[in-house]
Amino acid sequence: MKLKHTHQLIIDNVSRFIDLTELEKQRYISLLTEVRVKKKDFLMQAGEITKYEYFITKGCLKVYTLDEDGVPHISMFAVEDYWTGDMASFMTKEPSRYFIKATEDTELLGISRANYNLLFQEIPKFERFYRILYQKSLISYIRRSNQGISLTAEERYIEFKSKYPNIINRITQKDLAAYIGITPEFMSKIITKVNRM
Amino acid sequence: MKLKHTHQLIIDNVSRFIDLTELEKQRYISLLTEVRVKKKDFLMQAGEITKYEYFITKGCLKVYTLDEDGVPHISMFAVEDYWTGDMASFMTKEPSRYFIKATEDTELLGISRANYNLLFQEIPKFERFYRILYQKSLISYIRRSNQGISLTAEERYIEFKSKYPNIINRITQKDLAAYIGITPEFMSKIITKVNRM
DNA sequence: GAAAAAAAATGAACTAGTTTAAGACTTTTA
DNA sequence: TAAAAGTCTTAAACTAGTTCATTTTTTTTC
Repeated sequence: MKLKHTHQLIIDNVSRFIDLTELEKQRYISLLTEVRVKKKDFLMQAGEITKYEYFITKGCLKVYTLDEDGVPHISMFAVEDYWTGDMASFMTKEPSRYFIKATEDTELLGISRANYNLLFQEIPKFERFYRILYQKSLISYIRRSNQGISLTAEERYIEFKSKYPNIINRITQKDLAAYIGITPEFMSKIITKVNRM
Repeated sequence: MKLKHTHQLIIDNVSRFIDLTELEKQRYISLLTEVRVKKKDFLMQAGEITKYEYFITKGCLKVYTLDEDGVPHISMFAVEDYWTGDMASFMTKEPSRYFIKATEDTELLGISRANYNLLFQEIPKFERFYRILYQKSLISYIRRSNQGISLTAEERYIEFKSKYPNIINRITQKDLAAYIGITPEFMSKIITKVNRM
């Protein structure tokens, strides 16, 4: 049976790690909720208790916190085929410290906490899917937190540019600075310098 | 049936997330290998392909990389009741970029790649265990990589001190500097300053 | 328990990245 | 399509953290 485009995308993503029967696919899809967020609108804000984890089918979002001085620190940009949300709040039911804001009109599929738990009961294979998904995310976070400490800002910029060429031209320089962990002014200097080389 | 002390520790750890029958416990234990590492010896070195993931029953290790200039960057200190290894190399079979060195005489339980995979086949509940374990690790890594960027070295030191009071007096100031991401000289200055306050 | 090796402290000169401020360029909105 | 708002650039003065060199203290080793 032919699936809707957005559903096909999420099934393809899941199928990278586990095999689902047609029935399981249908059941899985029935547990998802479609969400749309317009550019500049929030998918969620700090203080809220996260009710959903999301898969992005179209668009781009930035996930960030504000420090005591109100300075934003972006922890990730999420585009098509990425998973996003605040797992800490989703798991613990504590208020989130994150904002998630669309930088383009964005479409997502969300799974609620109740359905996430139901999923594991009904289709235990999903424990495996999430085990592998989290394992892979962990590997890339460990790598990133290591680089955050051992590389200079210029090196982190060059790294980001070569690793995410598809993301870099969809975001502002200011947001990139908030991700790299420097001021927009210094980001501007670095880009001028690197382009001159 | 009464278990050996070290086996009891790992079973207690696993039992925080899943319930095992006596038979499953016995089977799990049979898949583990006991390992001892003397202070200053390596559990593994960069260039090797990781064959095991480890659970620590006694002692302390540091997990680190060397950058191009040969400067060490410690990504974690692992003590009793922690899991350690290089998951990236364990998963991908690519050579590791990490060294793991004992800072005290250390005892561990290792699981080989073959047994790790066997475990999921024989006792699928372990998918759930690792799903939750990785999910929790991910939450704390995300938090750490965020702090690495938004806090000053002094704030990171104060944070570490209050979060890991049990670890801080088991490691050298030099190793702490390599973890915080600063030079030993600057670490020394910070400690003098913070103690004066 | 003395000698050697490693870790910690201190200080002066340096560099990567910040702050503040002002002007030029781009995008959004009415 | 003009005005407003936001983004980017440039530059000068500043600060957090580094580098290098030396001395003191602690730990390891035989």
